[in-house]
This record gives sequence, structure tokens and C-alpha cells, in this order.
Amino acid sequence: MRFTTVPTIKEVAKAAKVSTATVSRIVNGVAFGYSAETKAKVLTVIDELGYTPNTIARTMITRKSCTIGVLLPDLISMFSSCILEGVETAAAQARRNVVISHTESKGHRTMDYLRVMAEKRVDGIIFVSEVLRPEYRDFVLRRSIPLVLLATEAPGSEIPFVKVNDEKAAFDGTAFLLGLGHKGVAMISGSKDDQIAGVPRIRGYRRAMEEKEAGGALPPLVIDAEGFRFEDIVCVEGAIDDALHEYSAFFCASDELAAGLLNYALRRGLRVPEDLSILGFDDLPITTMVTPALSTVKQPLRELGILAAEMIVDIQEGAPPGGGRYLPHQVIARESTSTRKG
Amino acid sequence: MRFTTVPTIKEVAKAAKVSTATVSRIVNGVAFGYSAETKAKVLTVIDELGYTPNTIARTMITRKSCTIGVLLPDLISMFSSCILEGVETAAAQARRNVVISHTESKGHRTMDYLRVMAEKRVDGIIFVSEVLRPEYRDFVLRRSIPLVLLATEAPGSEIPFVKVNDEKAAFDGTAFLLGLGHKGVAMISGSKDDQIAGVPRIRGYRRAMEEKEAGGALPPLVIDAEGFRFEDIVCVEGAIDDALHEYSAFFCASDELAAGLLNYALRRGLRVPEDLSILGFDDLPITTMVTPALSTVKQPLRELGILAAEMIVDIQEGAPPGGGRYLPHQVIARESTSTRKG
DNA sequence: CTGAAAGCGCTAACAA
DNA sequence: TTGTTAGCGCTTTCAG
Repeated sequence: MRFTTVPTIKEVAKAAKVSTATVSRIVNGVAFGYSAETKAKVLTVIDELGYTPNTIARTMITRKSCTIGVLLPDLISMFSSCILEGVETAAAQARRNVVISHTESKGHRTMDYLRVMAEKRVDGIIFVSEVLRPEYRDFVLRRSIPLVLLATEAPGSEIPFVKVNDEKAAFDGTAFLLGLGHKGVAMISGSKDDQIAGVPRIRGYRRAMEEKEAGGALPPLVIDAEGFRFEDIVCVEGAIDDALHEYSAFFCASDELAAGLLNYALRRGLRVPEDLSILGFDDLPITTMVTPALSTVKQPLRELGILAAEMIVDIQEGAPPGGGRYLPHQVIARESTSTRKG
Repeated sequence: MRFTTVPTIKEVAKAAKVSTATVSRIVNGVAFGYSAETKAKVLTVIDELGYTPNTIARTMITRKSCTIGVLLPDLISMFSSCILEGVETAAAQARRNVVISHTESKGHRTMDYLRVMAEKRVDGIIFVSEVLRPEYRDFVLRRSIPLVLLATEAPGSEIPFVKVNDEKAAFDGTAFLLGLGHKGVAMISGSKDDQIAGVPRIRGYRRAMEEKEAGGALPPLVIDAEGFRFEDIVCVEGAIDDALHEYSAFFCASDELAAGLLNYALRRGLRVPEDLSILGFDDLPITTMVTPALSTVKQPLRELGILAAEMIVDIQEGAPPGGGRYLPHQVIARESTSTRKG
């Protein structure tokens, strides 16, 4: 039962004494073009030979690779995992595969990866959480590869995207903290210059703060951690200490940052939420793994992934462009936030 | 500059007034077979036309898809992320792509995914953390697809694997706790029946405990959480409470379980490590995100991923089988463990 | 140095 | 219901 060479459709055809066309029809589930007994025979032969169709050859003809390419900034964060899980789930549902690439660092290799995806003739590309530079856009568009942006967008273009409304989400998160009675709500931003998860969230935060300033709220205070990771908190510990004199609530641009802040506060002997309230962003699994559990502004990452994959499939199957989709965010109050006492 | 149809090598050849063979040589970096000026001209045309070689067509001939398939039990855990990151990194280094599948639930779809990988003619398959059933093994072997097992093994077969020595790692972890002066070290196992991360670790734990039993250590106590996830702790909280009367240290079969235990202990008002010591397994990022930071038995997941990918490439390039590789584990003492007082 | 030609394994008209 | 045939885009002998 061991084969030195993988059987081809030709060998199946010969063994079953039919033509390759017939085998092809049966393998591909074409409803007609063969009798019941022919089908039975071919199926038997396929089983005996252990024949597996060569998708590569099929792709050449149909021009469908049944593969979705995903470009992620990293693979190791829970943020990426959640999205990827959603994408893979929806892709599997639609009988597609997922090939991944992570662009690490300054996206120097992004163009390379796009090229590879194009060469592999993927059915579509999901571009996650990175700025879509004109060169990327042109490259993909000129090859008319379906493209969906996830947790990012390209204002002024027609490229479909799926994301939450970051500005509104940040506004709501800040308003939630303000509503708890905190006069001083500081923001720990991921990166002031980040056009995706930085700028819009800071804007939403500022807008909420300014609205309440007349009501006695402290002025906005943005502490730039220059990153969204847990470790990035250490660079701004000094600024946090300063802020702590007046500000009693911190809105972090990511859950990892919030976890970092919680960790720092606990080490300093502060109590959360008694001494300070912490609100994160994303709703990653980590929020419930730390003690106290982190309140956060939820971004439905898995759903975003699912939707993006479905959009790729739809576009490929000729659906109308559709445009962008904003999915709802949600403020989730857990244990790291409480009303300001006194 | 917009193309309705993707240019082929033929069009490049025509535009450059050379044959497709020449274009092919240049594109593939064959050292000879064309003059410098021919090359320059072809390169110009390629650039103008925006030609991208069709990897699919190339794969048909070379029989190399330059793609590595990875089968993971899930995509959303840090365990999987770390491995995947390693695999993708090494794959990119070797100019390979990675296609992923997650077998969720009871591996009902594992066979389907293997089939898809075979149909896609992947260069090799990395099979992660799941039992390799005979049917899987036969399917892959009969098609002579390079296969590497990661964090699992198939005793009695020649299939290469990369993993740590689970039994020894558990033995060392337990010995570490015992060495801290704890008389009672309980184990929270992921699953008693899990042949990969369950049985061997329990065996290592028991061996270490039995060795010290003469020295006054309490008898082994295995609490089966029936899973390795954070949430799985809730099912055994009662058993933990019971154990707490006598046992002062807990060795968890995963970091998530350890984080779950830490969370539970903190909620119960217990102090860690003063009231109980907790040791995890894996060394996931979460260990340093919780407070106190979790001590753990490190499994070099990223390196495991890198090595597995490299092995696939080596095998494909005709390297000798090589057999399995055990990578070293390491007990990392952080803040959740301390010497037993009194 | 260069090109013609023969496929890789499969699908999809088109005949029969 | 079947089979024949012409490619998909590319690589790779083999001639020239």
C-alpha cells in the first residue's frame, strides 16, 4: 500500500477504464456526465489508489486558489490571535485556507509579502492593523486582488474595511470613566503618531474631556507609551507617577498597556480600583486573567476576522464592493474601575 | 497603468522580444543563458508591465509549493501563538509560506485538513500538540510528505519530532518545589488521559514525589482539571480547597492553569507565594503579566517552531531523516514560588 | 547565448 | 453518458 509516486487523475482514469474528464466530473461533484455505476467504480479506484486531486493544477485552470492571505503586524499578541482565529474559522467554513505573514518591525517586508501573496494567486488579502501605503494599494489594486482592511482603513479610497469606530470608542470609554465621577482621566496612548489606533483614540478622548471641562474635569493629559505592548508601560512610569497626583483614572489604548499599568500600580502598593481606575481597550483574554479583572472597551476582534474573511469570499464571488463596515464597540465594566470616592 | 489581465511570462517575452525560456532564466536567477543587455531589457519590461511570476504554474513543474502547512489544536492561545511565530519566522527566512489550520474540538476535522494540505502539495506538515493517529500517519507517509511533530511524538515510529522531555521537565519542576522545602506539592494536571502533555508530566511529578516520600514529603496528589486553559481551574476549585489544608505548593501543567489558580487564590484572599507557591509550565508571556509573576518550567516554544520549520526544509532538500530532537526545558523562578516557612 | 517544444495535472468546451 | 482536445503559465531539456 505504499506509493513511490502520487497517483494522478490519468492513472485513476486508466485504472477505471474511463477518461480523465469523467473522473474530473465525479471528483468535482458535477451532477451529470456519468452513470451511477461509473461513479461507483471510479470512487473505488480513487480509494484504492489513494488519489488526491492536485489543487495546484486545478488552480491554474480555475484561477481560484481557495486561499486567503492575511498580513498581520505580529503573530504573538493576543490581538493578532483573536483576529486570526476569526479569519481561519470563517475561511474554513467557506472551504478556504489561510496563509499568514507577519510584517514585524517597520513593515519593511510588507511589500515583499504582498508580492508573495500575489505570486501565490491568493483569492484575496486581509490587511490587518497597518497603514495601507499608496504603493501597497496600487500593487494590489492593479492586480485586482480582492483586498479588505481590518482594524485599519484608507480614508478617501473605496477599499472595504472592517473595524470599530476608534474615535467613538475612545470617546465612550472616556465618558464612562467621567461618568464614574473621575475629574481627572488621563490617557495612555499607544503612539501619538499611529494613524490607526493612536490619533483617532486620542481625538475621541480629548473630545470627551473637553466636553466635561466646564463641568470641572481636569484638562486632557495624554501620556505617550510609544507602543501598545505590556512592556511599553515601563517607559512612562515616571509620567504616570506625576499624573497620579491629580488623575484618578487611566484610559489605556490597549489591554496590554492596561495590564502593564495594573502591574505597575500593584507593585507600587496602590489598590485598583480604590486608588486608581484602569480602563483598557480591545477586550483580550488577558483582561480576565489578571486580578482585578480589567474593565475595557471591547473591540469584537474575532467577529472582525470572520467578517473580513467573508467579505473576501463575497468579493471574489462577484458581490458588489460594499464599502466599509463599522462593528459596534462596547464598554465592559469589570473590576478595575469604580466610582471616584470623595 | 491599470491592467485588466495579469501579464504572463509570454507577454514579457514578446515585449522584450526574447523567448519565454530566457525570461524564465532571468527571473529565476539562473547564472547563464543570457547576455547582460538582454537581462537589462527584460528587467525593464518586467518592471513596466508589473509582471509577477505565477507561483502556481511554477509549482506544477518544480513540485515545490514553498509552503509549509501547520496543524494546530487552536489559534487563540498564547501557546499556539508562540509556536506559530517561530514557525513563520523560520519559514520566511527560508522563503517559505505558512498555511494554517486549527483542528479545534476533538480533532474531527484533522483528517480533512491533512487532505487539504496534501492537495495543496505543501512541502511539509508540522503537526502540533496532538496525538498522531495511525490513519494520519499513513495518509501523510504514503504521500511522502515531510512531517514533523511538534510538542508531541509518535513513539515506535521514525517520525521526527521536536519537543521537550515532558517527564523530565515535570520531574525537575516538582523537584524545584520540593527543594524549596515544601512537603506537600500537588499537581494540577491538564488531563489525565492526554498522552502528550498529561501522562508524561504526571509521571515525572510522581517520580519526583516518590523519591522524596521517605524524606517526609506528602504523597502525590493529582488534581485533574481536564484541560489546560485558564477557565478549567474553576472545575477543580473544590479539590484545590481540600488540598490547601495540607499542600503548600501547586505544580500546574500549564501557565494558563497556573494563572487561573493564582487568580483563584488571590480572590480567596490568599497570598502568593506566602500562603501557597505556584509553578506553571510553558513560560508564556502571561507569566510576567500577572502579579506576582509566575514561576514556571519553560518550554522554548518559539525555538521549537523554528526548529520544526527548519527540519521540514531540510527534509525536503534531501537531508537524512534525523530523528527526534529534545530541546532543553528550564525552571524559571519568579515571584509565585518561595521557600516553605515553618 | 538563445529559442522551440514538451509537458506538469487538471478542467472545460466540444464532439461523438 | 462519455471521450478528445486544447490549454492554464511556467520550467526545462535539447537544438541551434
